[in-house]
Amino acid sequence: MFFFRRIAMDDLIRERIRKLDRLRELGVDPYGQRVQGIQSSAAVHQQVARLGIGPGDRLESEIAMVAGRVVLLRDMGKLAFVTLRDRRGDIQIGLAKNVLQTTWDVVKCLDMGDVVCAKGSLGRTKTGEDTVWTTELTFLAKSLQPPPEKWHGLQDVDLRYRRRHVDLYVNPDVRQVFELRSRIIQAIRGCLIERDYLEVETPVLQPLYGGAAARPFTTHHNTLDMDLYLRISPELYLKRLLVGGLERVFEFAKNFRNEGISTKHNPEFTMLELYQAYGDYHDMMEITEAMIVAAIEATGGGYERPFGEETIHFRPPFARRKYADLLNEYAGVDMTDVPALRRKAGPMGIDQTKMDDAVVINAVFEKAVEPNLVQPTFVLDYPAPICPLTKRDPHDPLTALRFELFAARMELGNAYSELNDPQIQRENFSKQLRGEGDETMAVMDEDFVMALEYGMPPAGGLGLGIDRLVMLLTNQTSIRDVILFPLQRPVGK
RNA sequence: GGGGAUGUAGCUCAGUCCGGUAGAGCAGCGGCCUUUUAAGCCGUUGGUCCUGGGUUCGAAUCCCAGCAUCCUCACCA
Repeated sequence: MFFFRRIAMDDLIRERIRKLDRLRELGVDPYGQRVQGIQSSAAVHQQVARLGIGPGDRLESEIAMVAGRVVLLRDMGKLAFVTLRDRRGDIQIGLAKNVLQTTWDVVKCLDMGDVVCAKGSLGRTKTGEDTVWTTELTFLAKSLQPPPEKWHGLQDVDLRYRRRHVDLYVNPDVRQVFELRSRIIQAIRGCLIERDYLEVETPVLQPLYGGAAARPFTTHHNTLDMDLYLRISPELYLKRLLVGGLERVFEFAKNFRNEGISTKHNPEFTMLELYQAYGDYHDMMEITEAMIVAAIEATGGGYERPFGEETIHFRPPFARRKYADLLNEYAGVDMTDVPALRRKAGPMGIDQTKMDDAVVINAVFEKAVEPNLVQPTFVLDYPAPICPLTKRDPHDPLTALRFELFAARMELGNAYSELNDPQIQRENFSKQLRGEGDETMAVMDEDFVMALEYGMPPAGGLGLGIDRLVMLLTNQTSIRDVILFPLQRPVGK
């Protein structure tokens, strides 16, 4: 029954265990059972206001029950004020020795961080603080770990991520971000359901990876004795569903890319992908704006959002700019003038000698244009060779019917008029562009091409980076602050 | 992978430039306290100064290497 994980147990923990033992001596279960009839802190505040309870008043007839974590504790010997935190906010409970009598010994076992339930009459103190004057105190969970400093909270970024469970209850702003994240996702889902889209799930474990240019994670299935990849994109499976006639599908897809980590990149991230049969990338622009409007409305605060040093204006329609025009504007080069582009590339630190033309063009674009795209902008019509999954412009085979959405210098979304010609698709898969890194090459997926051979309707398809959208709408400049548990190295011994 | 910054008590941080007994606040413990708001007052416990080497009579402090985190660049259609 007793086992000690720590040889040298911390004094603070030992003290808490002493109180835990004391509670048991007093016949109190430190880890209580289900409780019914709990009111939220916010509901109690509303009730006090509605009843017009004034400073110094107490209504014995109004019984309230609240539960939460002890985040502040002010003990004055025979009277104590304790601040409980629940998911709606904070509420103060008052504990008086002459009321609780023998239970007072239990109060003396209270520590910061404990989870308790308090039942009692509603009141407001002289200083105007809404208070539950407690007649019954129930322990729900004794906290054995000492909480962070009560005023500064948990600041150490590393510790915040490693102990997100602590971060969340100590720093209310953090919880707020993740509540907003949930609302954003719900709003987008609602927007798509309303448009008769079907939410689906496709494999994370894939025998071949595709749908993006990225290095995959590899894994292995024992029983089948086969190597598998964690998906870098759900694209090729969602398109199979278009072949199958589902016509409008979407997936909030966790993708995995075995690449660099930065404030804008986490190895696993969430991307919304959606496909609409009989549509094209113009439909995707319209639906992108609609989803972002829904997300804006769901989070409140209007169309102008602070983000770091910038203010982003999200009122649609967003700017629509041709890729070639932007390249001309910011790099001063015509997209068709490859020698000029190559001359530009060198001074920009791009090693263009090993790159195919289209790769050079895009490298220059990324370097010269993207840092200027602060306000939401659809960049239209990409060089065809870097778009193996995109339909070509029927009037200009060098142009792909694709847009990327940028905001705050980040790529937020990516959409195509989807390529549905299996012969062109097979050809694109077999083209090896130089300069893109061997492991990120599009991999020939015969099974997918064969699916196209059954006939896929023309369609618009869109990928929208959910983490980055949440960053923009919650003013978090690091992706780790919108992902509950960002990947970190384990702490070394 | 390159560059910069940070790492000291459970937490938030001083101390490092200029080497000489390890500091504060909060938390904890003991005492006083029935209307507090980061409660207050008195007393007090608590340290692998990230790790390992080196220089030195002496290193949290200087040097070297490593580890972790953050920022930035590169990479990432």
